[in-house]
Amino acid sequence: MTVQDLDAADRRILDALQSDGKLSNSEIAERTGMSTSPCWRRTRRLEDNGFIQGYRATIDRNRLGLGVLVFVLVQIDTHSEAEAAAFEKAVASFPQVVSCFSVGGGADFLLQVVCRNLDEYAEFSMTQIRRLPGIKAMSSNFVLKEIKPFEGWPVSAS
Amino acid sequence: MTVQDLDAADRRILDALQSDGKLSNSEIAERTGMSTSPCWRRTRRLEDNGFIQGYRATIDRNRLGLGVLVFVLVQIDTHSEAEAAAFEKAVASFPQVVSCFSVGGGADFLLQVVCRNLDEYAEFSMTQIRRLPGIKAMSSNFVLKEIKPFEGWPVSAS
DNA sequence: CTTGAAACATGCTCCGC
DNA sequence: GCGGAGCATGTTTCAAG
Repeated sequence: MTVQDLDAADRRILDALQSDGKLSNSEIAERTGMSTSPCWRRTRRLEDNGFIQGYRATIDRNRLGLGVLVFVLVQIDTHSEAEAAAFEKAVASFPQVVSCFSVGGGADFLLQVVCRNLDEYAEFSMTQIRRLPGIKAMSSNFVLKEIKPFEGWPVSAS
Repeated sequence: MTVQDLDAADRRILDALQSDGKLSNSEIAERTGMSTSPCWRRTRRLEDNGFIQGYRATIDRNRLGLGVLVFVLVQIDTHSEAEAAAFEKAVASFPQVVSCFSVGGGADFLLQVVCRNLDEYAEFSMTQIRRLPGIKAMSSNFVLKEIKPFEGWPVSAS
């Protein structure tokens, strides 16, 4: 089952659950204009086929005391496979690194890092990230304002 | 109620719901080693006090046909408040832009953009983003590999 | 804080259309 | 494929120890 098999009703279900994962089947059915049985079957099919990977609570970062959010661009020296793999493994093990992507273009890796405050970030980036082997350059982009926080993928757009 | 009011039990609840938002109260109670009543009260308190902002289904981007994920760093010319506000408003209205942050450091804004393919991204970035008023520089970092996808904030760490 | 129970809503299956 | 009826399970609230 691929994206071509999704019809408008499937997309409405995905959209609804992406905005509120606690919707009951009857609520989804009502919102998407179908009755409960087909709605339930479709939702289950979307789950079984991996379109819906799971459900998560969204937690307020600032309430948790994680006031500092930084996007760190990292360039590594050598592009040897072993070194890249070591970097990836090390980086993924830090709880402060909440996401990490290998990127092409200006940099090699993009890390999303959270800390309680600037002191903690300075300490972490200098003693943990910076000291990983093969790091050539590092630039920290501190988040000043969340213009549009992530709330899901565009399901029905364009 | 602030972060200081969270004890270990609260953190375990947040951690559990962050990894699986569909856990039933009895399952959370079992996982966190308490009985159902206090567990239910604590969960409700975390929701009421905004620690838990909501629940969302996690959807597989690639299954949706959104194969291209790009982090775009944007520098704007003038830092006039009006121009920045116009940029923010315009950018937030694009469905392809799934998140946007104002950052300090190397760039001014960091955008997370998804498209079906490279052609669509080229078209979008050139005709929509690039043409916004006041853009000085733009660098596209294409995601090659997801090393560590975002799965929530560190709740109990450090 | 815990147990237990009652009322209610929901998830899920089955069957007929 | 759709929709409805029915049962089993889970949630939510409350009272008592």
